[in-house]
Amino acid sequence: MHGMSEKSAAQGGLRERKKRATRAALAEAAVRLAAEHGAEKVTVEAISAAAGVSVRTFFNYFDTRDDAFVVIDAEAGARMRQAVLDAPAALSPLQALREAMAAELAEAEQQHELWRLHARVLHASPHLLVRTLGAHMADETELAEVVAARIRAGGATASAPPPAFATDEERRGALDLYPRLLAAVAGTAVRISVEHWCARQEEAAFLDVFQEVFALLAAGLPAPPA
Amino acid sequence: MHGMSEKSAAQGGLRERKKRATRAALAEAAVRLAAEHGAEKVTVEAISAAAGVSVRTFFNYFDTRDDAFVVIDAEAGARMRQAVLDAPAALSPLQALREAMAAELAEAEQQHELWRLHARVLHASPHLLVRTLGAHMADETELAEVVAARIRAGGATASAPPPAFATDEERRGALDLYPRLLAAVAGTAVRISVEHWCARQEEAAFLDVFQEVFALLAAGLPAPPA
DNA sequence: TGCAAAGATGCACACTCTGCAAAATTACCT
DNA sequence: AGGTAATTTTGCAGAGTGTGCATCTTTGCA
Repeated sequence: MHGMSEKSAAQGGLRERKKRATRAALAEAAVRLAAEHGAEKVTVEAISAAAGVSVRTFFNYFDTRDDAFVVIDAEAGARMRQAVLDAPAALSPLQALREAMAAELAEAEQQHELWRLHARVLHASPHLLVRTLGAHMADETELAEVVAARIRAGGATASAPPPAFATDEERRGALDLYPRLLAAVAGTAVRISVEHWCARQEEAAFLDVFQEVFALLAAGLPAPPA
Repeated sequence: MHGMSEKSAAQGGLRERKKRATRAALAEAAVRLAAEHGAEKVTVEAISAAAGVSVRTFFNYFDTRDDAFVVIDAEAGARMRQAVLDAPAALSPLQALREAMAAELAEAEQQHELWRLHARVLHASPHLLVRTLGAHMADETELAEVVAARIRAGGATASAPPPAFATDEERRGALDLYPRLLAAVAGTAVRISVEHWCARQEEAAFLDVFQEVFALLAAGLPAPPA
Protein backbone atom coordinates (compact mmCIF):
# COMPACT_ATOMS: atom_id res chain seq x y z
CA MET A 1 0.00 0.00 0.00
CA HIS A 2 1.42 3.24 -1.12
CA GLY A 3 -0.34 6.52 -1.51
CA MET A 4 -3.77 5.39 -2.58
CA SER A 5 -5.33 6.96 0.45
CA GLU A 6 -7.18 9.95 -1.04
CA LYS A 7 -10.43 8.95 -2.65
CA SER A 8 -12.42 12.08 -2.16
CA ALA A 9 -11.23 14.38 -4.89
CA ALA A 10 -9.77 13.39 -8.26
CA GLN A 11 -9.53 9.70 -7.55
CA GLY A 12 -7.92 7.13 -9.81
CA GLY A 13 -4.56 6.88 -11.47
CA LEU A 14 -2.96 9.30 -13.83
CA ARG A 15 -4.52 7.46 -16.72
CA GLU A 16 -8.10 7.88 -15.62
CA ARG A 17 -7.59 11.47 -14.63
CA LYS A 18 -6.14 12.26 -18.04
CA LYS A 19 -9.00 10.54 -19.77
CA ARG A 20 -11.55 12.48 -17.80
CA ALA A 21 -9.67 15.68 -18.51
CA THR A 22 -9.54 14.98 -22.23
CA ARG A 23 -13.22 14.13 -22.33
CA ALA A 24 -14.12 17.26 -20.42
CA ALA A 25 -11.87 19.37 -22.64
CA LEU A 26 -13.53 18.02 -25.77
CA ALA A 27 -17.03 18.56 -24.41
CA GLU A 28 -16.27 22.08 -23.25
CA ALA A 29 -14.58 22.99 -26.50
CA ALA A 30 -17.56 21.67 -28.39
CA VAL A 31 -20.04 23.73 -26.40
CA ARG A 32 -17.99 26.91 -26.57
CA LEU A 33 -17.44 26.63 -30.30
CA ALA A 34 -21.11 25.83 -30.85
CA ALA A 35 -22.20 28.81 -28.78
CA GLU A 36 -20.02 31.06 -30.90
CA HIS A 37 -20.42 29.76 -34.44
CA GLY A 38 -23.57 27.65 -34.29
CA ALA A 39 -23.54 23.93 -33.67
CA GLU A 40 -23.88 22.87 -37.31
CA LYS A 41 -20.80 24.81 -38.35
CA VAL A 42 -18.48 23.24 -35.82
CA THR A 43 -16.45 20.39 -37.29
CA VAL A 44 -14.87 17.57 -35.38
CA GLU A 45 -11.54 18.88 -36.58
CA ALA A 46 -12.14 22.22 -34.89
CA ILE A 47 -13.22 20.63 -31.63
CA SER A 48 -10.24 18.32 -31.58
CA ALA A 49 -7.84 21.15 -32.32
CA ALA A 50 -9.32 23.26 -29.53
CA ALA A 51 -8.91 20.37 -27.11
CA GLY A 52 -5.40 19.60 -28.33
CA VAL A 53 -5.97 16.08 -29.59
CA SER A 54 -6.27 14.43 -32.96
CA VAL A 55 -9.50 13.89 -34.85
CA ARG A 56 -9.15 10.17 -34.41
CA THR A 57 -8.95 10.57 -30.66
CA PHE A 58 -12.20 12.48 -30.65
CA PHE A 59 -13.92 9.40 -31.97
CA ASN A 60 -12.31 7.35 -29.24
CA TYR A 61 -14.32 9.39 -26.77
CA PHE A 62 -17.56 10.05 -28.64
CA ASP A 63 -19.41 7.78 -31.01
CA THR A 64 -20.89 10.72 -32.80
CA ARG A 65 -20.00 14.33 -33.35
CA ASP A 66 -23.26 15.40 -31.74
CA ASP A 67 -22.50 13.45 -28.60
CA ALA A 68 -19.86 16.00 -27.70
CA PHE A 69 -22.58 18.65 -27.34
CA VAL A 70 -24.70 16.44 -25.22
CA VAL A 71 -22.94 14.70 -22.38
CA ILE A 72 -21.12 17.49 -20.52
CA ASP A 73 -21.28 15.77 -17.16
CA ALA A 74 -20.88 12.03 -17.42
CA GLU A 75 -21.36 11.29 -13.75
CA ALA A 76 -24.55 13.24 -13.19
CA GLY A 77 -26.69 10.16 -13.70
CA ALA A 78 -24.82 8.12 -11.13
CA ARG A 79 -25.02 10.93 -8.58
CA MET A 80 -28.74 11.22 -9.08
CA ARG A 81 -29.31 7.52 -8.65
CA GLN A 82 -27.40 7.62 -5.39
CA ALA A 83 -29.48 10.56 -4.24
CA VAL A 84 -32.67 8.63 -4.96
CA LEU A 85 -31.41 5.75 -2.85
CA ASP A 86 -30.35 8.06 -0.04
CA ALA A 87 -33.63 9.96 0.09
CA PRO A 88 -35.70 9.71 3.30
CA ALA A 89 -37.98 6.70 3.30
CA ALA A 90 -40.96 8.93 4.03
CA LEU A 91 -40.85 10.40 0.55
CA SER A 92 -42.93 8.93 -2.25
CA PRO A 93 -41.02 7.82 -5.37
CA LEU A 94 -42.13 10.92 -7.21
CA GLN A 95 -41.00 13.14 -4.35
CA ALA A 96 -37.69 11.34 -4.01
CA LEU A 97 -37.04 11.82 -7.70
CA ARG A 98 -38.00 15.47 -7.50
CA GLU A 99 -35.55 16.07 -4.66
CA ALA A 100 -32.73 14.20 -6.36
CA MET A 101 -33.22 16.07 -9.61
CA ALA A 102 -33.57 19.43 -7.93
CA ALA A 103 -30.28 18.90 -6.11
CA GLU A 104 -28.53 17.87 -9.29
CA LEU A 105 -29.94 20.78 -11.25
CA ALA A 106 -29.04 23.25 -8.52
CA GLU A 107 -25.49 21.98 -8.59
CA ALA A 108 -25.31 22.16 -12.37
CA GLU A 109 -26.63 25.69 -12.31
CA GLN A 110 -23.72 26.74 -10.14
CA GLN A 111 -21.35 26.28 -13.04
CA HIS A 112 -23.37 29.07 -14.48
CA GLU A 113 -21.48 29.99 -17.60
CA LEU A 114 -21.04 26.61 -19.20
CA TRP A 115 -24.50 25.49 -18.15
CA ARG A 116 -26.21 28.46 -19.74
CA LEU A 117 -24.03 28.18 -22.80
CA HIS A 118 -25.09 24.56 -23.06
CA ALA A 119 -28.76 25.44 -22.64
CA ARG A 120 -28.45 28.07 -25.34
CA VAL A 121 -26.79 25.68 -27.77
CA LEU A 122 -29.50 23.09 -27.21
CA HIS A 123 -32.20 25.69 -27.60
CA ALA A 124 -30.67 26.91 -30.84
CA SER A 125 -30.67 23.49 -32.49
CA PRO A 126 -33.53 21.25 -31.41
CA HIS A 127 -32.05 18.12 -32.90
CA LEU A 128 -29.33 18.33 -30.27
CA LEU A 129 -32.00 18.59 -27.63
CA VAL A 130 -33.28 15.31 -28.96
CA ARG A 131 -29.84 13.78 -28.59
CA THR A 132 -29.67 15.04 -25.05
CA LEU A 133 -32.98 13.42 -24.40
CA GLY A 134 -31.54 10.26 -25.83
CA ALA A 135 -28.56 10.41 -23.53
CA HIS A 136 -30.88 10.80 -20.59
CA MET A 137 -32.89 7.89 -21.92
CA ALA A 138 -29.87 5.68 -21.56
CA ASP A 139 -29.86 6.57 -17.89
CA GLU A 140 -33.60 6.15 -17.75
CA THR A 141 -33.42 2.39 -17.52
CA GLU A 142 -30.90 2.47 -14.68
CA LEU A 143 -32.88 5.15 -12.92
CA ALA A 144 -35.99 3.00 -13.22
CA GLU A 145 -34.14 0.14 -11.56
CA VAL A 146 -33.13 2.35 -8.66
CA VAL A 147 -36.72 3.48 -8.26
CA ALA A 148 -37.85 -0.13 -8.32
CA ALA A 149 -35.30 -1.01 -5.65
CA ARG A 150 -36.55 1.86 -3.53
CA ILE A 151 -40.12 0.66 -3.81
CA ARG A 152 -39.14 -2.91 -2.92
CA ALA A 153 -37.31 -1.54 0.11
CA GLY A 154 -40.65 -0.05 1.11
CA GLY A 155 -40.41 3.73 1.10
CA ALA A 156 -43.72 5.56 1.52
CA THR A 157 -45.85 2.83 0.05
CA ALA A 158 -49.20 3.80 -1.28
CA SER A 159 -49.76 7.26 0.09
CA ALA A 160 -52.83 7.74 -2.11
CA PRO A 161 -55.57 5.12 -2.13
CA PRO A 162 -53.70 2.05 -3.39
CA PRO A 163 -54.89 1.13 -6.88
CA ALA A 164 -56.72 -2.17 -6.77
CA PHE A 165 -55.67 -4.83 -9.23
CA ALA A 166 -57.94 -7.45 -10.68
CA THR A 167 -55.30 -10.16 -10.92
CA ASP A 168 -51.89 -10.83 -9.46
CA GLU A 169 -50.37 -10.79 -12.89
CA GLU A 170 -51.79 -7.38 -13.50
CA ARG A 171 -50.20 -6.07 -10.33
CA ARG A 172 -46.88 -7.62 -11.27
CA GLY A 173 -47.05 -5.94 -14.66
CA ALA A 174 -47.76 -2.63 -13.00
CA LEU A 175 -44.83 -2.96 -10.64
CA ASP A 176 -42.62 -3.43 -13.64
CA LEU A 177 -44.25 -0.60 -15.49
CA TYR A 178 -44.38 2.02 -12.77
CA PRO A 179 -40.65 2.66 -12.29
CA ARG A 180 -40.09 2.96 -16.02
CA LEU A 181 -42.94 5.37 -16.38
CA LEU A 182 -41.82 7.43 -13.42
CA ALA A 183 -38.24 7.71 -14.64
CA ALA A 184 -39.37 8.65 -18.13
CA VAL A 185 -41.90 11.20 -16.99
CA ALA A 186 -39.40 12.77 -14.63
CA GLY A 187 -36.95 13.17 -17.50
CA THR A 188 -39.66 14.77 -19.58
CA ALA A 189 -40.46 17.08 -16.70
CA VAL A 190 -36.89 18.33 -16.64
CA ARG A 191 -36.89 18.93 -20.35
CA ILE A 192 -40.15 20.87 -20.32
CA SER A 193 -38.98 22.89 -17.35
CA VAL A 194 -35.83 23.92 -19.18
CA GLU A 195 -37.72 24.71 -22.36
CA HIS A 196 -40.33 26.78 -20.60
CA TRP A 197 -37.72 28.57 -18.57
CA CYS A 198 -35.70 29.35 -21.69
CA ALA A 199 -38.76 30.47 -23.65
CA ARG A 200 -39.62 33.00 -20.97
CA GLN A 201 -36.13 34.48 -21.00
CA GLU A 202 -35.50 33.39 -17.45
CA GLU A 203 -38.03 35.78 -16.00
CA ALA A 204 -38.68 33.24 -13.26
CA ALA A 205 -36.27 31.16 -11.20
CA PHE A 206 -35.62 27.86 -12.85
CA LEU A 207 -36.19 25.80 -9.73
CA ASP A 208 -39.61 27.39 -9.30
CA VAL A 209 -40.64 26.25 -12.76
CA PHE A 210 -39.30 22.81 -11.97
CA GLN A 211 -41.25 22.60 -8.72
CA GLU A 212 -44.43 23.70 -10.45
CA VAL A 213 -44.08 21.00 -13.07
CA PHE A 214 -43.75 18.33 -10.43
CA ALA A 215 -46.73 19.74 -8.59
CA LEU A 216 -48.80 19.38 -11.75
CA LEU A 217 -47.65 15.80 -12.16
CA ALA A 218 -48.42 14.92 -8.56
CA ALA A 219 -51.90 16.38 -8.97
CA GLY A 220 -52.58 14.13 -11.97
CA LEU A 221 -52.39 16.88 -14.58
CA PRO A 222 -55.77 18.44 -13.73
CA ALA A 223 -57.40 20.76 -16.23
CA PRO A 224 -56.48 24.37 -15.54
CA PRO A 225 -59.15 27.07 -15.45
CA ALA A 226 -59.99 28.59 -18.82
CA MET B 1 -62.59 27.18 -59.25
CA HIS B 2 -62.50 23.94 -61.08
CA GLY B 3 -62.67 20.41 -59.84
CA MET B 4 -61.06 20.74 -56.46
CA SER B 5 -64.12 19.31 -54.80
CA GLU B 6 -62.94 15.92 -53.53
CA LYS B 7 -60.93 16.21 -50.37
CA SER B 8 -61.62 12.91 -48.69
CA ALA B 9 -59.42 10.32 -50.39
CA ALA B 10 -56.15 10.76 -52.25
CA GLN B 11 -56.51 14.46 -52.73
CA GLY B 12 -54.19 16.70 -54.67
CA GLY B 13 -52.80 16.65 -58.17
CA LEU B 14 -50.67 14.02 -59.78
CA ARG B 15 -47.59 15.74 -58.45
CA GLU B 16 -48.51 15.52 -54.80
CA ARG B 17 -49.74 11.98 -55.10
CA LYS B 18 -46.48 10.91 -56.69
CA LYS B 19 -44.50 12.61 -53.99
CA ARG B 20 -46.44 10.91 -51.27
CA ALA B 21 -46.03 7.59 -53.05
CA THR B 22 -42.28 8.05 -53.39
CA ARG B 23 -41.97 9.03 -49.76
CA ALA B 24 -44.02 6.07 -48.62
CA ALA B 25 -42.04 3.74 -50.86
CA LEU B 26 -38.76 4.97 -49.41
CA ALA B 27 -40.00 4.64 -45.83
CA GLU B 28 -41.40 1.18 -46.38
CA ALA B 29 -38.29 -0.01 -48.17
CA ALA B 30 -36.18 1.33 -45.33
CA VAL B 31 -38.17 -0.49 -42.66
CA ARG B 32 -38.30 -3.77 -44.56
CA LEU B 33 -34.58 -3.73 -45.30
CA ALA B 34 -33.82 -2.81 -41.70
CA ALA B 35 -36.00 -5.60 -40.38
CA GLU B 36 -34.12 -8.06 -42.54
CA HIS B 37 -30.50 -6.97 -42.35
CA GLY B 38 -30.39 -4.71 -39.29
CA ALA B 39 -30.80 -0.97 -39.47
CA GLU B 40 -27.09 -0.10 -39.34
CA LYS B 41 -26.29 -2.25 -42.36
CA VAL B 42 -28.83 -0.64 -44.64
CA THR B 43 -27.29 2.02 -46.86
CA VAL B 44 -29.10 4.88 -48.51
CA GLU B 45 -28.12 3.36 -51.82
CA ALA B 46 -29.97 0.15 -51.00
CA ILE B 47 -33.09 2.00 -49.86
CA SER B 48 -33.12 4.18 -52.93
CA ALA B 49 -32.66 1.21 -55.23
CA ALA B 50 -35.50 -0.66 -53.55
CA ALA B 51 -37.76 2.34 -53.99
CA GLY B 52 -36.66 2.89 -57.55
CA VAL B 53 -35.18 6.35 -57.21
CA SER B 54 -31.70 7.83 -57.14
CA VAL B 55 -29.65 8.38 -54.01
CA ARG B 56 -29.87 12.10 -54.53
CA THR B 57 -33.64 11.92 -54.55
CA PHE B 58 -33.61 10.13 -51.22
CA PHE B 59 -32.04 13.20 -49.69
CA ASN B 60 -34.71 15.35 -51.26
CA TYR B 61 -37.23 13.54 -49.07
CA PHE B 62 -35.24 12.91 -45.89
CA ASP B 63 -32.66 15.11 -44.26
CA THR B 64 -30.99 12.12 -42.72
CA ARG B 65 -30.70 8.45 -43.46
CA ASP B 66 -32.22 7.62 -40.08
CA ASP B 67 -35.27 9.74 -40.80
CA ALA B 68 -36.44 7.12 -43.27
CA PHE B 69 -36.84 4.62 -40.43
CA VAL B 70 -38.73 7.06 -38.31
CA VAL B 71 -41.55 8.87 -40.02
CA ILE B 72 -43.66 6.12 -41.61
CA ASP B 73 -46.91 8.05 -41.38
CA ALA B 74 -46.45 11.74 -41.95
CA GLU B 75 -50.05 12.69 -41.38
CA ALA B 76 -50.57 10.94 -38.07
CA GLY B 77 -49.80 14.09 -36.12
CA ALA B 78 -52.33 16.18 -37.99
CA ARG B 79 -55.03 13.54 -37.54
CA MET B 80 -54.38 13.40 -33.82
CA ARG B 81 -54.59 17.15 -33.43
CA GLN B 82 -57.91 17.14 -35.21
CA ALA B 83 -59.13 14.38 -32.93
CA VAL B 84 -58.19 16.43 -29.88
CA LEU B 85 -60.18 19.36 -31.21
CA ASP B 86 -63.16 17.17 -32.04
CA ALA B 87 -63.25 15.44 -28.65
CA PRO B 88 -66.34 15.99 -26.47
CA ALA B 89 -66.09 19.10 -24.34
CA ALA B 90 -66.80 17.08 -21.22
CA LEU B 91 -63.41 15.39 -21.40
CA SER B 92 -60.46 16.81 -19.52
CA PRO B 93 -57.37 17.66 -21.58
CA LEU B 94 -55.67 14.49 -20.40
CA GLN B 95 -58.68 12.38 -21.29
CA ALA B 96 -59.06 14.03 -24.68
CA LEU B 97 -55.45 13.31 -25.45
CA ARG B 98 -55.79 9.74 -24.30
CA GLU B 99 -58.75 9.16 -26.58
CA ALA B 100 -57.06 10.78 -29.57
CA MET B 101 -53.90 8.77 -29.12
CA ALA B 102 -55.75 5.53 -28.52
CA ALA B 103 -57.67 6.00 -31.75
CA GLU B 104 -54.52 6.76 -33.70
CA LEU B 105 -52.67 3.81 -32.22
CA ALA B 106 -55.56 1.46 -32.88
CA GLU B 107 -55.58 2.55 -36.49
CA ALA B 108 -51.84 2.15 -36.83
CA GLU B 109 -52.04 -1.31 -35.34
CA GLN B 110 -54.39 -2.35 -38.11
CA GLN B 111 -51.59 -2.18 -40.62
CA HIS B 112 -50.22 -4.94 -38.51
CA GLU B 113 -47.26 -6.13 -40.52
CA LEU B 114 -45.48 -2.87 -41.20
CA TRP B 115 -46.31 -1.54 -37.76
CA ARG B 116 -44.83 -4.51 -35.97
CA LEU B 117 -41.87 -4.53 -38.29
CA HIS B 118 -41.33 -0.90 -37.43
CA ALA B 119 -41.63 -1.56 -33.71
CA ARG B 120 -39.12 -4.37 -34.00
CA VAL B 121 -36.63 -2.20 -35.87
CA LEU B 122 -36.91 0.54 -33.28
CA HIS B 123 -36.55 -1.96 -30.45
CA ALA B 124 -33.46 -3.44 -32.07
CA SER B 125 -31.63 -0.12 -32.30
CA PRO B 126 -32.45 2.30 -29.49
CA HIS B 127 -30.84 5.26 -31.17
CA LEU B 128 -33.59 5.09 -33.77
CA LEU B 129 -36.14 5.11 -31.00
CA VAL B 130 -34.57 8.36 -29.93
CA ARG B 131 -34.99 9.75 -33.42
CA THR B 132 -38.61 8.68 -33.39
CA LEU B 133 -39.03 10.49 -30.14
CA GLY B 134 -37.52 13.50 -31.78
CA ALA B 135 -39.94 13.33 -34.66
CA HIS B 136 -42.80 13.22 -32.20
CA MET B 137 -41.22 16.13 -30.38
CA ALA B 138 -41.57 18.22 -33.49
CA ASP B 139 -45.29 17.57 -33.29
CA GLU B 140 -45.24 18.20 -29.59
CA THR B 141 -45.27 21.96 -29.97
CA GLU B 142 -48.20 21.90 -32.37
CA LEU B 143 -50.03 19.44 -30.17
CA ALA B 144 -49.48 21.72 -27.20
CA GLU B 145 -51.05 24.57 -29.14
CA VAL B 146 -54.10 22.50 -29.91
CA VAL B 147 -54.42 21.58 -26.25
CA ALA B 148 -54.12 25.24 -25.33
CA ALA B 149 -56.83 26.12 -27.81
CA ARG B 150 -59.09 23.45 -26.33
CA ILE B 151 -58.56 24.84 -22.86
CA ARG B 152 -59.29 28.39 -23.98
CA ALA B 153 -62.49 27.13 -25.61
CA GLY B 154 -63.42 25.87 -22.16
CA GLY B 155 -63.60 22.09 -22.21
CA ALA B 156 -64.01 20.47 -18.78
CA THR B 157 -62.35 23.27 -16.86
CA ALA B 158 -60.95 22.43 -13.49
CA SER B 159 -62.48 19.12 -12.65
CA ALA B 160 -60.16 18.72 -9.69
CA PRO B 161 -59.92 21.50 -7.13
CA PRO B 162 -58.56 24.36 -9.24
CA PRO B 163 -54.99 25.14 -8.22
CA ALA B 164 -54.88 28.54 -6.60
CA PHE B 165 -52.32 30.99 -7.91
CA ALA B 166 -50.65 33.66 -5.85
CA THR B 167 -50.38 36.18 -8.66
CA ASP B 168 -51.88 36.71 -12.07
CA GLU B 169 -48.50 36.37 -13.67
CA GLU B 170 -48.04 33.01 -12.06
CA ARG B 171 -51.32 31.77 -13.49
CA ARG B 172 -50.40 33.07 -16.92
CA GLY B 173 -47.12 31.19 -16.75
CA ALA B 174 -48.92 28.02 -15.75
CA LEU B 175 -51.35 28.34 -18.62
CA ASP B 176 -48.44 28.49 -20.97
CA LEU B 177 -46.69 25.64 -19.24
CA TYR B 178 -49.54 23.20 -18.85
CA PRO B 179 -50.21 22.39 -22.52
CA ARG B 180 -46.53 21.84 -23.22
CA LEU B 181 -46.17 19.56 -20.24
CA LEU B 182 -49.29 17.62 -21.13
CA ALA B 183 -48.23 17.08 -24.74
CA ALA B 184 -44.75 16.00 -23.71
CA VAL B 185 -45.92 13.67 -20.98
CA ALA B 186 -48.46 12.10 -23.30
CA GLY B 187 -45.73 11.40 -25.84
CA THR B 188 -43.62 9.85 -23.12
CA ALA B 189 -46.59 7.74 -22.09
CA VAL B 190 -46.86 6.32 -25.57
CA ARG B 191 -43.18 5.51 -25.69
CA ILE B 192 -43.19 3.75 -22.34
CA SER B 193 -46.31 1.84 -23.28
CA VAL B 194 -44.68 0.56 -26.44
CA GLU B 195 -41.46 -0.32 -24.65
CA HIS B 196 -43.22 -2.15 -21.85
CA TRP B 197 -45.44 -3.97 -24.28
CA CYS B 198 -42.46 -5.01 -26.39
CA ALA B 199 -40.45 -6.08 -23.36
CA ARG B 200 -43.23 -8.42 -22.26
CA GLN B 201 -43.41 -10.05 -25.68
CA GLU B 202 -46.93 -8.80 -26.24
CA GLU B 203 -48.39 -10.97 -23.50
CA ALA B 204 -50.96 -8.24 -22.87
CA ALA B 205 -53.01 -6.19 -25.31
CA PHE B 206 -51.21 -3.02 -26.20
CA LEU B 207 -54.17 -0.78 -25.62
CA ASP B 208 -54.55 -2.16 -22.11
CA VAL B 209 -51.01 -1.14 -21.27
CA PHE B 210 -51.66 2.23 -22.77
CA GLN B 211 -54.80 2.73 -20.70
CA GLU B 212 -53.01 1.71 -17.53
CA VAL B 213 -50.26 4.23 -18.12
CA PHE B 214 -52.77 7.03 -18.49
CA ALA B 215 -54.56 5.87 -15.38
CA LEU B 216 -51.31 6.17 -13.45
CA LEU B 217 -50.75 9.65 -14.82
CA ALA B 218 -54.25 10.78 -13.96
CA ALA B 219 -53.77 9.50 -10.42
CA GLY B 220 -50.65 11.60 -9.98
CA LEU B 221 -48.20 8.71 -10.12
CA PRO B 222 -48.99 7.39 -6.62
CA ALA B 223 -46.55 5.03 -4.96
CA PRO B 224 -47.48 1.42 -5.66
CA PRO B 225 -47.61 -1.13 -2.83
CA ALA B 226 -44.30 -2.78 -2.05
C1' DT C 1 -49.19 22.42 -78.52
C1' DG C 2 -46.21 25.12 -75.90
C1' DC C 3 -44.46 27.47 -71.87
C1' DA C 4 -43.45 27.77 -66.96
C1' DA C 5 -42.88 25.51 -62.50
C1' DA C 6 -41.37 21.66 -59.85
C1' DG C 7 -39.12 17.39 -59.23
C1' DA C 8 -35.34 13.97 -60.37
C1' DT C 9 -30.76 13.08 -61.43
C1' DG C 10 -25.65 13.11 -61.82
C1' DC C 11 -21.44 15.00 -60.22
C1' DA C 12 -18.14 17.14 -57.27
C1' DC C 13 -16.92 17.80 -52.74
C1' DA C 14 -16.83 18.28 -47.58
C1' DC C 15 -17.59 15.82 -43.53
C1' DT C 16 -18.47 11.80 -40.47
C1' DC C 17 -17.02 7.55 -38.75
C1' DT C 18 -14.41 2.84 -38.73
C1' DG C 19 -10.52 -0.63 -38.98
C1' DC C 20 -5.82 -1.25 -38.60
C1' DA C 21 -1.12 -0.88 -37.33
C1' DA C 22 2.55 1.92 -35.54
C1' DA C 23 4.18 5.19 -32.03
C1' DA C 24 3.76 7.23 -27.49
C1' DT C 25 2.42 7.00 -22.76
C1' DT C 26 1.37 4.90 -18.35
C1' DA C 27 1.36 1.02 -14.96
C1' DC C 28 3.76 -2.22 -12.54
C1' DC C 29 7.45 -5.33 -11.53
C1' DT C 30 12.21 -6.64 -9.87
C1' DA D 1 16.19 2.91 -12.08
C1' DG D 2 15.10 -0.16 -15.96
C1' DG D 3 12.23 -3.03 -18.56
C1' DT D 4 8.08 -5.08 -19.99
C1' DA D 5 3.07 -5.25 -20.57
C1' DA D 6 -1.09 -2.73 -21.03
C1' DT D 7 -3.39 1.20 -22.60
C1' DT D 8 -3.92 5.25 -25.30
C1' DT D 9 -2.97 8.28 -29.16
C1' DT D 10 -2.41 8.99 -33.83
C1' DG D 11 -2.19 8.75 -38.95
C1' DC D 12 -4.01 6.67 -42.95
C1' DA D 13 -7.09 4.47 -46.05
C1' DG D 14 -11.70 3.92 -47.21
C1' DA D 15 -16.81 3.49 -46.96
C1' DG D 16 -20.84 6.12 -46.19
C1' DT D 17 -23.49 10.47 -45.36
C1' DG D 18 -25.15 14.89 -46.79
C1' DT D 19 -25.08 19.42 -49.87
C1' DG D 20 -24.76 22.74 -53.74
C1' DC D 21 -25.30 23.24 -58.46
C1' DA D 22 -26.32 22.53 -63.29
C1' DT D 23 -29.16 19.80 -66.26
C1' DC D 24 -32.83 17.05 -67.77
C1' DT D 25 -37.50 15.26 -67.32
C1' DT D 26 -42.18 15.52 -65.85
C1' DT D 27 -46.30 17.99 -64.49
C1' DG D 28 -49.57 21.97 -64.47
C1' DC D 29 -51.92 25.00 -67.21
C1' DA D 30 -53.51 27.94 -71.03
